[in-house]
Amino acid sequence: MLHIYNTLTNSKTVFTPIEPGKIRMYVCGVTVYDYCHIGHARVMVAFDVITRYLRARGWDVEYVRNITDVDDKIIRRAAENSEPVDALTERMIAAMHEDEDRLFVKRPDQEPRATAHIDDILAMVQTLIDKGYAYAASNGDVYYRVERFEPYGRLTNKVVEELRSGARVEVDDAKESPLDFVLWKAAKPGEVSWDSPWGKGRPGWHIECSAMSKCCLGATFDIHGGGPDLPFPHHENEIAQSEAANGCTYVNYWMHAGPVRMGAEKMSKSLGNFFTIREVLKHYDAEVVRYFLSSVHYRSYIDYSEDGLKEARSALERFYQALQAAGSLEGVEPVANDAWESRFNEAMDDDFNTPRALAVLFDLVTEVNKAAREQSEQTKPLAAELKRLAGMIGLLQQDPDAFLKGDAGEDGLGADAIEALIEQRNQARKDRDFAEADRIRDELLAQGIVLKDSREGTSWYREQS
RNA sequence: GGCUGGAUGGCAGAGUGGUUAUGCAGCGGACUGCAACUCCGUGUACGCCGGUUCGAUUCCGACUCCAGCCUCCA
Repeated sequence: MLHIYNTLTNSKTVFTPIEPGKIRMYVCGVTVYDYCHIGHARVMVAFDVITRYLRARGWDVEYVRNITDVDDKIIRRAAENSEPVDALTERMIAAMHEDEDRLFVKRPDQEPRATAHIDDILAMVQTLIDKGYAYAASNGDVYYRVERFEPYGRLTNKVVEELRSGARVEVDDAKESPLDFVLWKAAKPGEVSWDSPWGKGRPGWHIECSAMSKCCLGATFDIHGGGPDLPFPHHENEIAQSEAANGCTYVNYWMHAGPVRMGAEKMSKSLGNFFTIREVLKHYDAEVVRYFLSSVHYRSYIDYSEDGLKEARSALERFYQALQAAGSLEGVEPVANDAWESRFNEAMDDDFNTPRALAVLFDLVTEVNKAAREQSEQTKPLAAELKRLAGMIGLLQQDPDAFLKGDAGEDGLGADAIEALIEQRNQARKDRDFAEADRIRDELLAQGIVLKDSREGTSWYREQS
């Protein structure tokens, strides 16, 4: 039975869908003013793992992840670059898709953009005004009246009185209360804007998610996910908007990924201590990054480190070496109803415990290797099962040779040159000139190429540089 | 200060009221011309102090330390 940790209750509970067999899930996506960093990658990978697994278990998942394509940072960045806002956002969206594709992250079913849902947003703001939960201020902004929404703070256990006393002094005194947040922001001259009953402006950040999730999934849906910095205020505000406007429960299960840390601090844009996905992918195979992010439970923090990535590489080498040794799995029927499958599912059903699931795969790979050593005919079925289970969380789907041999890089040795040297070495071995054979092997090793002699011949793989 | 979560062997990281994952690294052995891969074997781990218990790393309480959020941030 599937259990999910719900931020709303701070506890792991049995998952019960609204509609049997169906899961409607909305995840907060990226504000597209810059390249995605490893923190973004974590959320993308985590929810990709989750949707892949749920679908593999037979759930019909409708996965929506939004794109915030208008906000202060975007407007500022576009101005700095002297380019139109939409040119910047289109560029960054394309880059994001490229990053995702490389990380084996499948696209969500829907990727709604804020600028394409202005009408939905305006309608919801109007409803909130009509119901007394929002007001148009003298400066042209529209604000949400936080203290009007009685359950405010329920998601993150905030007490409104304490928030008020701790609130920073607002420069902007157009608000009735410093806690109020903006639903519709009046445009300054020259800024991108849309017409509204309250004048030209653009949506506030929180309202887009309320409007778009309702549009894509309905007023109440099963799972809402996001990064570690979103529960407050973003998700708290979404609840306030949606429940006030729709008069019903917004979301049943709230899921939040943990932070990626650099040293002892969170990796974040504002601290400037981040690596973009594309920077990291220059040095590490994309699946290595994906594995690294999956090797820790999605709710825990994960420390970004070179050592961590290297270890991920070593772990994947073990898997792929076993698959490589097993040979082609085309048309091979995986072993069925095995203990590994049930242990794997049990781990994943327990709030998507990927480290535990990976441990099962390691037990299985040992079995594959044992079978291969004994030349058992179970080798291929076991290897096929390994690949099948790993595939449920989006791992081990590459060709083993492609993964192990990797790219030559800028000045690395090409495959042809390597094969030629191996040929020379094998001739030397045949002549029992082991000094020459070892010299060639050392020469290749200096280039990061490791050789493996076996009954079938010599294979090779490229070490992570 | 408030709200969440955490502290596990050299490192990473699960989990459990008693038999103590998994990976990486290390060590011993097998295999190999030698290696690599692989297999077998190997480790005085559970922050600190109390309590409950026949028994606690696991449950309860205090303490110390760490992180996230409380402001835009995944």
